[in-house]
Amino acid sequence: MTQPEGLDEAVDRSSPVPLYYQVAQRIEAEIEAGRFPPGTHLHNELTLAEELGVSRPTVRNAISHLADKGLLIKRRGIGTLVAPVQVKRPIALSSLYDDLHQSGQRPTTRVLAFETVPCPSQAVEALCLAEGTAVLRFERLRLAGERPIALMVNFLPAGVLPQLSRDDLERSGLYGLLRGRGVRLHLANQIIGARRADAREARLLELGSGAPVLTMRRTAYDDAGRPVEYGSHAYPAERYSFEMSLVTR
Amino acid sequence: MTQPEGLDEAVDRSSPVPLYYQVAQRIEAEIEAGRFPPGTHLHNELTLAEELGVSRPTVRNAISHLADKGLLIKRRGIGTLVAPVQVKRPIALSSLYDDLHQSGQRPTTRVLAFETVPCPSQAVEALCLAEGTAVLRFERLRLAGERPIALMVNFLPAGVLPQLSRDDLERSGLYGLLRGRGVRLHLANQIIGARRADAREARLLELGSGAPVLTMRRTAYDDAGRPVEYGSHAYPAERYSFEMSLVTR
DNA sequence: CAGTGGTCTAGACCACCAG
DNA sequence: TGGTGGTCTAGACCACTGA
Repeated sequence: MTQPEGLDEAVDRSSPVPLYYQVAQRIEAEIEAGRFPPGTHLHNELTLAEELGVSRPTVRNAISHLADKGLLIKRRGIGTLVAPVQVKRPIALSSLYDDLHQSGQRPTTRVLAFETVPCPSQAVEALCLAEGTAVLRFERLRLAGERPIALMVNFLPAGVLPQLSRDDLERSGLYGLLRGRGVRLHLANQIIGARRADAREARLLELGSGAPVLTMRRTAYDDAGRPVEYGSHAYPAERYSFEMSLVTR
Repeated sequence: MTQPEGLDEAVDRSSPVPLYYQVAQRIEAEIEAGRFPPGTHLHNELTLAEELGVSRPTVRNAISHLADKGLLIKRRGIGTLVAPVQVKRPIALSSLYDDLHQSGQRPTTRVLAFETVPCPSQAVEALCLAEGTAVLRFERLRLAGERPIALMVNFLPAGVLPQLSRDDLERSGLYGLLRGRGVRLHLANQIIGARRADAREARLLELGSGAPVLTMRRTAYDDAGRPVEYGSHAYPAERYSFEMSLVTR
C-alpha cells in the first residue's frame, strides 16, 4: 500500500500566479517527476491546506483541475489518489505542428498555395460567410522528418490574420500564429473520418493510389464565437492516428 | 444586442439534487429550449444568486460546469454569455449503442462470438494481464437501421461482468451493462486510425474489398484504475465518422 | 469610472466508505 | 465510528473590460 504523500513547502503569495494554480502545478510536478507514483494517496484536503498555507477551497480548486484532466481520482470517503493509468494528452485545440514539436519531432512545412479567393461553398457554411466573400486560402504539406504526414487546406476570413506571409506558415503552426496575434481560440468542432486518397493526395503524401487517408475537418471559433478558421486535412493512415484520453465527468 | 437574461424561480432545497446542479440544469434547459439564444448575456453572478436564492459560489460552480462543457463563455469584465456556437457532444465515455439510441436511430446488435479464451497478446498489454489469463471475448456487429455500422471485438477480464449472456449484449450496449452492474468507468485511452478492410470485415460491413475503414482501439479503466475493457472496432468510413467539440480550458 | 468575473477565506454540515 | 470528499455560506479584495 502506498503511503499518503503531501507537500511541505508553502505557496508563494508574492507571485501573481493564483494560489490554486501554484498548488496544481506543484502536485502535477510531483507526479511527472515520479515522486507521486500511480496509486499514491494524497494527504487529505484539510492537511494539504495546512501544509501549503492556503484554505481548503483553494486546495479543492487545484485538485479539481487535475481530476478533470484525469491526473487525480477523487473518491468520497476514501481520499484522493494519483490516477493509476497514464493519461494521454487529449486532442487539444492546438495545431499538429505544436503536437509534433512537443513530441520531439522536427516538423517542417511546405506551403503549396497561398491566396485570397472568393469563399468556396465548402467553407461558406463553416465560416458563416456569404458566398463569394474574400477569404485567405492556403494549402500546406507537413513533414515529420522526411516523410509527409499531413496535407492541409485552410480557409480564414479576411482580416483574422492580416500581414500573414508564406514565410510565417513555413516557420510555425497556424495556431501558434493565431495565439501570437492575440486571437484567443475557445472552441472547435471537428469530424474525423476516412476515405481513399485521390491521385494528387497519394502523390503528395507518398502513398499508393487508393490508399486510405484519415481526414479531419475542423472549424475553430474565438471567444466571441466568431469563426476563425476552417480546415480540411488528410493524413496517411499508415503513418498517423489520433490518440486521446477521455475522462468521465 | 441581446438583453441580459435571468432565472426567477428559487431552487428546491428539499431535493437531494445539489443546488449547483439544479442551477446548471435550469440554465441548460433554458438554452436547449431556445429561451436563451446563442449570445445571450446571463445576469451577473451576484444577481443570479439572489434570483435563485443561493450563494454566489454555488452559482459559480454551476456556471463553471457549463463553461467546461462549452455551453457558456465567461469573460472577465464582460459577463457570462451563451456560447454563440453549437457544441457537439464530445466523444463521450459511452458506447456507440447509447450514441445511436440518443440520436434517435434504432441500433441492433448481432453477437458473432462469445467465449472465454486465454488472453491473446494484443489484449495482454492493454488489460495488464499475464499472457494466457482467461478473458471474456466477444464480437458484435452493430447495425443502424438495415446497414452495418460497426464490427467490434472486445476483451474483458474474467469477473468484471459475471453472468453476462449473449442476450444481454443483443439487448443493450456494453457500457450500459457495465454501469448497470456497478462498474464505474473513469477514464479511457483510445486511438483512432484507418486502414483497408480485410475480406471478412468487408463482407460483414457490406463494403467493397479494400474499402477504407475507420478503426478505434480503446482501453477503459474503472475509478480504481483497473482495466475493465479493451476493444478493437472497425467502422465503414463511407457511413461513419467521429464528431466532437474541443473546448479550450 | 462602474461593473464583471477571478480569487480567497474560515467556517459549517452532510453523504459516503472502511474497518 | 472516524475520516474522507461533497456541498454550501457570507463575506472580502483584486484584475480586467468597456464606456
